[in-house]
Amino acid sequence: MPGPGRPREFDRTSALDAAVRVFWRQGYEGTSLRDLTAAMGIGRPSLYAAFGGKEQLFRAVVARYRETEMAYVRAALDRPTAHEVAEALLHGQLDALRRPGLPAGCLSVQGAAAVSAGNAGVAEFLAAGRLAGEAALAERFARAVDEGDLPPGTDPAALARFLQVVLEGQAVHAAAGVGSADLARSAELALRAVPAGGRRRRAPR
Amino acid sequence: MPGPGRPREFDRTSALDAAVRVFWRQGYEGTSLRDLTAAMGIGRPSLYAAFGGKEQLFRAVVARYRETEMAYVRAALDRPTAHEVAEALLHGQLDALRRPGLPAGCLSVQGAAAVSAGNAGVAEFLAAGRLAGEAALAERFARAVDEGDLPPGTDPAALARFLQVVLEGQAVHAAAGVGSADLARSAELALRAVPAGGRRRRAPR
DNA sequence: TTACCTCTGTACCGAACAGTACAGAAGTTC
DNA sequence: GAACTTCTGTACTGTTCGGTACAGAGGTAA
Repeated sequence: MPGPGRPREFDRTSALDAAVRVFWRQGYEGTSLRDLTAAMGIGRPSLYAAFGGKEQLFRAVVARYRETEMAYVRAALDRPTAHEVAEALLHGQLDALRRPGLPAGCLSVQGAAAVSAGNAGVAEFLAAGRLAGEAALAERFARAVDEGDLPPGTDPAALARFLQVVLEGQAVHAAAGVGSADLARSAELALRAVPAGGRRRRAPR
Repeated sequence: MPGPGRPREFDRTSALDAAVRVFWRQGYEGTSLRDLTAAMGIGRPSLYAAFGGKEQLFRAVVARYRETEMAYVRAALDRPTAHEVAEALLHGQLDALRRPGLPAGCLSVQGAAAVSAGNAGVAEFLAAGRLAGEAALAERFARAVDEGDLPPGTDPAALARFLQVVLEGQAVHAAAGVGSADLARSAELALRAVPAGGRRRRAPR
């Protein structure tokens, strides 16, 4: 139901999805407003009216990316055991990387890896998001220790950090052009660091 | 021994080292010629005369970075066992990340993670370098299998990829501000994936 | 129809970008 | 000394950057 005034001629979400792909492929600083308006099919003033500017658009893009491309993360945390959580994360990422027609790698990792001084805030924003994901994972693993699902003595924070490091490394590797099949074999090695099934394995020391 | 003509007023290697730090912190596209000339203490024409331009300077910077900041890699490959190779790589990286006054993370990982279309070649150049490192590591692990140092049936390529993924992930994590002490605990978990000491462990499946 | 409101396209802003022409300075060789 | 060669600083090139002023188009509400 449009209010008064001329109605917007584009769909905000479709335009946002187009911006996701551009920022994903080219990073924050590698993307110009010309790239964005061309991909989104809108004029520059429309972009400013709808999203506020380049940086605000980027933040909206990251939020959208997390909702769509990283939906597997939320689902993974709900798995019943720590090992299944880790498995769902690693496999979910591999599935996400396998999708055709999308840029390689991960927007959150490569979107603002290193930036000029003026855009340091953007890099910090992405880094904080990744560390928040790690913290959520650590909390989940701490619960697993409480539940006896992970062996007592397990350091949940260290395990979460290890897993997050692997996920980030896989993203870097995927961006370099390595395919999901090859990444799956290294993911399998990583998965062994997470004790499986009740108390049948020894605790990591 | 200077030849004819006015002698250069700056030291090429010192200027290169200054450029390393700038590119390391801000990435390829995040670094402007103004940033470079200011840090290097030279004028723009001097930069062009000595290095050829921004991209050529960046390639020289990466070569210099590999020689200095990544010297531990070459040394690690000479260790007698696969486990020691992996340990030397992980610890060498941690030591490198611990050095004060230098930018966080790794130039090779974050220097051109995502770039505009016009600079795609720079990103490919860095990615190829990382994959070459992984290939060298795979070769080293294949030798370890031959020597009986790694259990028969071990996939050296997969193990090398895993380790490289972890190293890249640690670099991303370090760039986010995570300290070496915290990274060391995840490195320890990664190290367990590399069988140690003769045939005392089972082969990874 | 009239009044009002919001979006769209053009055209522009100052600033920064990578790269270079050119004149003069500072050395060497003869 | 003169001739030659190379480097340095200033000033400039055209282009692109993110962001915006403004006029007109396209709607709603009375």
